[in-house]
Formats: sequence, structure tokens, C-alpha cells
Amino acid sequence: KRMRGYDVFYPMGWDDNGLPTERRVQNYYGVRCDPSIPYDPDFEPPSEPDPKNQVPISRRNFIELCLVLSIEDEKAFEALWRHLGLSVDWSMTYATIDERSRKVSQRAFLRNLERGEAYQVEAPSLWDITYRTAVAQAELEDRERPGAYHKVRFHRPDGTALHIDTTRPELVCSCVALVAHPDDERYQPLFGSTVTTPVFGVEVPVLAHELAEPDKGTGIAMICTFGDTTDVTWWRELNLPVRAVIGRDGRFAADPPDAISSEEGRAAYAELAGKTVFSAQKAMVELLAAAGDIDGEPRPITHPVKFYERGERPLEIVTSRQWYIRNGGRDADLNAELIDRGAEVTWVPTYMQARYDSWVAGLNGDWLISRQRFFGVPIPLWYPVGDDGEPDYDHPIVPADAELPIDPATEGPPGFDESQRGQPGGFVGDPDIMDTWATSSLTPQIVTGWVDDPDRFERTFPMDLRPQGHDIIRTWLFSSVVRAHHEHGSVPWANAAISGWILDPDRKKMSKSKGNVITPMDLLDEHGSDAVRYWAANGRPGTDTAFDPGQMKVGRRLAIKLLNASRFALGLGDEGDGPAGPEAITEPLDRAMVAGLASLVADCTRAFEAYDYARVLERTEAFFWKFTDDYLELVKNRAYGAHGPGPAASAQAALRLALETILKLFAPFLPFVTEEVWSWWRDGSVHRSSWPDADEIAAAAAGGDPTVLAVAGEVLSEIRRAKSEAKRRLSTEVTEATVADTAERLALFERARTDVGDAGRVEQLATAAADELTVSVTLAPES
RNA sequence: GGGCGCGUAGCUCAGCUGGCUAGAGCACCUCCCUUACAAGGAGGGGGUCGGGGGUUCGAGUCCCUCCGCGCCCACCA
Repeated sequence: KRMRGYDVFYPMGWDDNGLPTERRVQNYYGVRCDPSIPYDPDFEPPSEPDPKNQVPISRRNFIELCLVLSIEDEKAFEALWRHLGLSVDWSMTYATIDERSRKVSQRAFLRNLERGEAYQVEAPSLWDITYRTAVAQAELEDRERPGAYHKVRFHRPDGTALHIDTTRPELVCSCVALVAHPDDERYQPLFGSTVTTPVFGVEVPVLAHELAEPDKGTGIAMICTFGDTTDVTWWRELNLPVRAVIGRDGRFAADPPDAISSEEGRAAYAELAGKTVFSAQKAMVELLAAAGDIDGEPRPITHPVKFYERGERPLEIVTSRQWYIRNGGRDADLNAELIDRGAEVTWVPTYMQARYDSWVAGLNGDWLISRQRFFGVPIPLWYPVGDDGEPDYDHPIVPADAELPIDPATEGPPGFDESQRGQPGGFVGDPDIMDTWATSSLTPQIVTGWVDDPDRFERTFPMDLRPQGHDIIRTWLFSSVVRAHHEHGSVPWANAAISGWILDPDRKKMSKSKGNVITPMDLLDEHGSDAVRYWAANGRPGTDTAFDPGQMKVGRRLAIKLLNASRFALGLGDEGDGPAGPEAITEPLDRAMVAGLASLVADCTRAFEAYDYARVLERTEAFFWKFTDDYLELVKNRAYGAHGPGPAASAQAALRLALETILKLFAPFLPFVTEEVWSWWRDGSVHRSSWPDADEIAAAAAGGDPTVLAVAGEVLSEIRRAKSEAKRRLSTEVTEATVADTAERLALFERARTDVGDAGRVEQLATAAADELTVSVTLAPES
């Protein structure tokens, strides 16, 4: 685009927020964040980190270390990207934790709040017990885990048993109802009646709901608060009470739910109190067995369990107060609008839009953006504290736009004194930070100057292109669409170019846990940036690409070939008046080559416009190899002046036009070698030169016919073959050669006859009529 | 369960709207130090285009179906 005259805005940013940075800081410095500790301005991290004995430090100290490490990491990344030759505007970088990003993030959130697009609610949400934070739907992944069906006996009023199958018997104490499908005749008579839970003796209703599946287990399930997201749906839609037992630490609460009122029930619960889910399950099975309320042995199964994508333990569902942004997960109209926004984007490849559509259509709740973590953009709110000492969450205190960014943990709201923090009649800051995607979703606004450069914003928003991987369509891409839709009523960019992954040589996804990760800097050192880029550019948009050092070697060879071929082409016309312009291209073979060049340029230009960069590289490379193998050999003698100045000038002019054009076509892929060659004979940078114009080159070809070169190349190949099969060197003289072919092709051949004769070292070159090409060759005797 | 993508030479992949004997590179074999290039060059062997139907004058290319692989999505007690 830059070569085609566009003033390209190509920003680069660093996503520092979130758990990866926190985890790195913990390991790197051997510390952990403890928000209850006061700030220590003189804190120095341990000189020798002990991962098993992390030093607890204040939140502010922890964040300072995050910033220090982020800056170090950013330097390493910038060095890498520069080494790779990315033509980024390095003066316009941003970081998701820098002041401008925090301001954009907080401002957008407050505007969402003002318009009702952001809201807080106390509700069950997915909770990671390791990191002690709520997580969003977009951060979930299913993992196959072993489990077991336990056949548990509930009791009907008449004393008979009602069996349910459950993989989570430990949650019987939080059971609020049983549920079966409304059409299930086995259970229809029970709807509206009650049963009592085993061990705890709590009376629960038997209800009907169409999400219950008759052929799963016994066809009737227990609804707990909460075992999985289906429980949440049932709980909400059937207006059931909460009997939560699992706390934020993943352990069973000390006290049973109020519903467990019997002495025996409370005694039984005491066996579970304080235990992890795993231990509680063991204890509960023993309790059930002792009560005779479990039938048979548990039946092992493997089933998908929801995990936080970075977590190691299954998610639990915990009720807490969280902030949400509306994303169409609970609103059909908004959902349809966001699907329509997706359709406004041009997707490369097109089928990636299906992933967006299915994600948006499958949303089952709004976007949970608050995180109970430390390193990120704070939620910019305070809450008044009542005389009872309780925060009033319904009336948040909002900072002025001009004050942003703020940190409510260290700054107080206007009109209050810091001494009033946490005091009756005073205030508290919202303790949470925002999801990292709540900031990353605003990268278009951050870079285009939404808060600090109205002129640039006007010229660059919506942006043209979002390049990103397919794994973050549901996060980065979708959340960006949501924010732009709410804030600007538009898409954030016109095109989305979705790349695949780099897979290891066995076609497995690279991951740290598998230990098959390859870091790019070593590759760049070993193969060179052009070679690595060559390999990477062979990957089609959307397609995963296996790591292949072989392709890098090919790329390196191509770069070296480009150097050598250029040395030859440029070494010809240095004396006298110098090379002539395109008008000197008069020889049929030269015009044939240039005509092929013109169609190559047209093809490449079209492909680039469609983001089909891999095709551009492939076509240019194919042309270039033919160019060196055949054309260069065919014109070599003539270019040296074997047939006088006119024909030599034609060859030299054609060679230079081709070289200039090929350098430009390769420049986006092989920026270093093309720049090097460019510097041998041209001023400025090839990357600032103008993209070749197919029409201009076609004009220089002056009606040349590409098949002249094709036929000449074929005949030359035949002559080479004869020498190769005779096991003679290619410089062997040919005393006599006869080219037999159709009249039509012979006419084409005739126009390059002298060049073919020269290249093949043929003394007597004759032609004859035939149905197809054959070349009979008589080699000079070995001397 | 729904959806998407892929399956072409031993390997990695091209093959765009169906059209001349299916291509490239790597690997393999043979030969050549030819004055751009031996970290090179020339040439060669190797494929029933996953299987089976169908449309067509003609299919790797379109349709149906089956098989295999990968991914995305889903309220998996």
C-alpha cells in the first residue's frame, strides 16, 4: 500500500495487561501480590528468587515490578520486530498499560456506563479458584476429564426412592430442586410434588424444564447452586433459591445453607466444611453409602469440563458482584446488530466470518469485564460508604473525564479526603481491574487518537485492516466490534485478515507446556530475516503453517540468487553512455520477456489487493526462476555485445526493467536483499519506490509475445538435455541441431533463433516441420 | 449435536471463474567447477489428484455420498 502511494498508518502496541505478566513477575522476581500489605517505596526484589517461597508485596509494589518487566520485554520484542523488518511507525507505539491506553479504556467504560451499556450485578459467574477471579465466557475452554456417575437416592413423601445420576454428589447439600423434561411421562406425575434430599433431609420441589434430557442418566437431574451453567439457567428461569456452598477459594463454606436445618443434616455437612471439592466428594460418597442412599458403584465416564484457558483446575460458579458490558448475549436485537456489523467487515479468508457468527449467536450472557486481579486498568469508580460502613454500590462516584486515568485504590474521589477511605460516611475504591480485552478491544481508538488527536482520529478511524489470529476472533475481534458499535455506531475497521498458527514440524500447536516452542530470534540469526519471512509468507491467510526450516533454506537461496542475478544484470551496461531506456527494447525475445513481466505485475497487483500475498510471492518466484534459468542464459551473449550495440542495448534495457520490477515485487517479502540490490544502482529505498505499473511495462513490451520466450526456453532445455544425457558439460559445442515443430511454433522460434543458438552453442541450427517439438542434436566430439 | 476447513509425488504445498501430456520446492538419482551464482547449475525418476457415484464434449477443479484428519461452536446433569 505504501508503494502504491498510500500514506500508511501502521502502529504497533504491546499488550502488557493480565495474567501472563503477573505470572512472569512472580516467577522472575519471586514475589506475590498481597493487597493487604502497605506500599513500600524502598522495596527491592529478592536478588535470588525462590519460587517456592515468594515474598508477599503490596499491590502497588507488584504493579511497579510488572511495569519494569513489561518495559524490558517490550524492548526485546521491538528488537525482534525490527530485526524481522516490520515497517512499523516506531514513533507511534502504545502499551495497554500506558497512560493513554488507561485513559481510553476508562473513558470508554464510563461512557458505556452512562449509556447503560455497562452495568454491575451480583450474580453467579464462572470463577477460577486458583487465580481467585471471575472469568468471561470467551476465556473458557473445555477439557476432557474423568468423572463418574453416582446413582443417588432421593426420597418421596411415601418413602419410595427416586434415583438421579450425578457426577457431583458433593453438591447434594446445595440442591434446590429436581428437574425433568415436561414431556417425560415417567416423571410427569411428580411435577409439583416435593422430595427430600438424602443425608441432609431438605425438601425440594420436582419441576419441569425443557433443557432436561430424558435419555441422560435417569432422565431426572438435581439442580444445585451451582454445579454448572445449566444449573444457573434453571435457577434463573425457575426462580429457585440460592444454597451456595463453594467459596472463592474452592472450598466448602464453614456453615451449611440455612435450608439444612436438621441436626443430622448439619452434622453431615460438618464433614464437608472446609474441604476442597475433591475431598468433599469423597466424604459425601461415604455419607451417602452410610445412609444407604447410593446405589451401586460409581460408573466412570469421561466428560468435558469447563476450565479457564490459563487455569489448571475446573471452574466453579460463585456468586459475586461483577461488571458487565452488553454484548448481545442477553439481548436478541443487539445480537442481530453485532452479527450485521460482522457482515460489514471483509473477511480474509471469507469462511472465518462463520466463526464470528457462531460465536455471537451462541453467546449466553453479557461480557464480564471485572477481574479480581492486580495488573491491569482499574475500574474507575468509587462507592460512597454509608453510616453502616457498607459501600453503596448502586450509586458509584464517577471521576471527571479530564481526570482520567485514575486509580481508585490510591486516589480519592473529589470532595473526599484520603482519610475517609473505608470509613462510614467516606468512600471506597472499586478494587477490581478490567479484563485485558476491555482495553485491547479499544486498540483502534487508542492508536487513532480518539482521546488526544481529533485530526488523526478523523483521518484514520474506522481503520482499514485488523490482522490477527483465528484463535482470538471471539475475544479481540469480537470485543473490538462491540466497543466500536456502542461508541461510534460503526465497525472498527473495514477488513479483517485472519492468520493461522505456526505449528511445530509434527503439525502440533506450539505451547510452552509441550516444550515445542521455537523463539523467532534464533531463526532470524540462523536463516536471516528474508528467509524467515519467505517461509512465513507461504502460509495462506487462515491456514496453519508447519514450522519448516527447509522452506527457510529455500528462501535464503532465493535471496542469494537475487544478489547474483542482479550482479550480472547490472554489470553489463556500466561503460559508455550507460544503459538505454525501455524504448531500446526492440528484440523479440526481450519484448516477450517484458510482456510476461507485465502480466505478472497485473496478477500480483490484483492478488495483493485481495490480501492474497502468498500468491504474489509464488508467482513472482516462479517468474524469477524462469527468468534466470532461461532468459538470462538466452540473452547473455547478446547482452555482452556479440551481435552489436543495438541488440545489446535491447537486452540490457530489458534486464534492468525486469530487475527493477522484480525487486519491487519481492520487496514486501524480502525487504533486506531487495534494499541491498536497490542501493547498488538506485537512490532512496525500494520500499519507498512506486509499485510497478502493468500498463507501462506492457507498453515497453510493444506487443511482444510471451510464447516466444516459452518456445525458446523449451528448445534450450532440449539442447541441455541432450548434453546432460550424453554426460557432457553444458559448454559443449553443438555442431548441428535441428528443431522440428509445428509451423506456428517454428515461426515463434524463428524470432529468438539467434539467441537460442548462442545459448546452446550451436554452430548449425536448422528447422523442420513436425507435429510436436523434437530437437535433434549433434555434439562436437570430446577433445 | 450444529458449523467450517482440509485430504494432490516420500515431505511441505500451488493449481483462481472446469479445458491442451497434473505443477513447484525439499528429499532421491545422474551429470557438470559454463566468465551472475559450486551455500551453484543442467537433467531425471516418482502421483489411479482420500473412496464411490453423478453432471459435462471434457473434472484435481461442479453436485451427491462415504471415509479420514483438524478446528470452531453448543444449556454435556
